[in-house]
Amino acid sequence: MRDVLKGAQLLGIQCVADACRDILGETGDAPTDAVEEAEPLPSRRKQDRCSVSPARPVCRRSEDIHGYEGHPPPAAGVLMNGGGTWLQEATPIPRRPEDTPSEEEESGLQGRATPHHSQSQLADGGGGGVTAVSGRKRKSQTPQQCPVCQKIIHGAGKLPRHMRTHTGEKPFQCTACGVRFTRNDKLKIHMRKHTGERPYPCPSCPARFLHSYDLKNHLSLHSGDRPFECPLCHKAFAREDHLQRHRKGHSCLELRPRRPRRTPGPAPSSDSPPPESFSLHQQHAEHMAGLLEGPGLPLRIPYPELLWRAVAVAGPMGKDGGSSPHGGSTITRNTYKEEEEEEEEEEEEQEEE
DNA sequence: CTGGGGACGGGGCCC
DNA sequence: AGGGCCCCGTCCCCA
Ligand SMILES: [Zn+2]
Ligand SMILES: [Zn+2]
Ligand SMILES: [Zn+2]
Ligand SMILES: [Zn+2]
Repeated sequence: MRDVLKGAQLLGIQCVADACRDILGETGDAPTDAVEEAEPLPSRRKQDRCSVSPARPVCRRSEDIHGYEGHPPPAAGVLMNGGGTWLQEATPIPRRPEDTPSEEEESGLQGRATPHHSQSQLADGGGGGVTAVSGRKRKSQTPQQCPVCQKIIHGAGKLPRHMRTHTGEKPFQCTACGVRFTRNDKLKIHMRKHTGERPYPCPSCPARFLHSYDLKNHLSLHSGDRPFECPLCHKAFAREDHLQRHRKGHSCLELRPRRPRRTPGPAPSSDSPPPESFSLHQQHAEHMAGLLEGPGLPLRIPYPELLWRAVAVAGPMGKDGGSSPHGGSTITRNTYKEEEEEEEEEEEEQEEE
């Protein structure tokens, strides 16, 4: 165990070292002479992620961890296993042939869209949907289990990349500004800010973008699309994570305890609480009343060009260089879905976690 | 609040 | 097999 501790310190894997000290009954912060490179990254992310610090590596959701039910990770067992070469010890997860892969069924295969001619692929649902005729989606072969956090990592060469999330190592440095990255593809994206390269042109206007996601975002400007709709209150969002925030938080009208809301004057003659379905329909009607007044709301942005964020003009390292993985629209329009024909059944009981 | 920008990390495909 | 390259979901933070 001391050897493991020493190794963990050398590698700068704090959580393993902590676990070892835990087992050894030491509290000590023995001077870790190793890697000051892995200094506390000023990550703004919450620390409950699978990250360096905690003695017991914790992932944000239990399903992230394979067979990890709140016990401390079997650090000793795993690490001792290979007698020092545990990094290679990442055993391929034996796939039982009979099981339909239950745990982490990936939801969509992703088409490959090369920059410079990515219009068609990005035009709609992105990676989703298109089940190529070429056969079933190949399960990613050789899933491996991280010896530190027990997480299953799919993909042949992906474990080293994942391990860097524990060590904090950032091997890739920008030659122009010195910023370091944990992944080379992130460095490559970053370099576009220096070179001014904008590999993603809009097919219907001259705008060009740094990221495919910026283009996607821009395309939704053209279409005015808000694909993500709350099933309860029918508010529509341009970004999926905003919908999730809406659903988790208390901002969904339907989840609110039915605020008094200037109750309609003539109080019901007696104590007759409105039926359960009342609030939804009532509030929905309020939405519509409030938002539908006015002519036919054409939903098409007349001049999306005015909303470009892309600025073909902007030179290298222009202002924010912003780009983000969000489909989305910046236009303000009716955020409530038009009443489509179907009008989803309101009995769609959504189980909150 | 809400929308938007950015960071992070996983997965798929290909070489 | 390893890794480049890309797409994507999800989170945090800020205006
Ligand atoms: Zn891990
Ligand atoms: Zn740079
Ligand atoms: Zn355009
Ligand atoms: Zn809602």
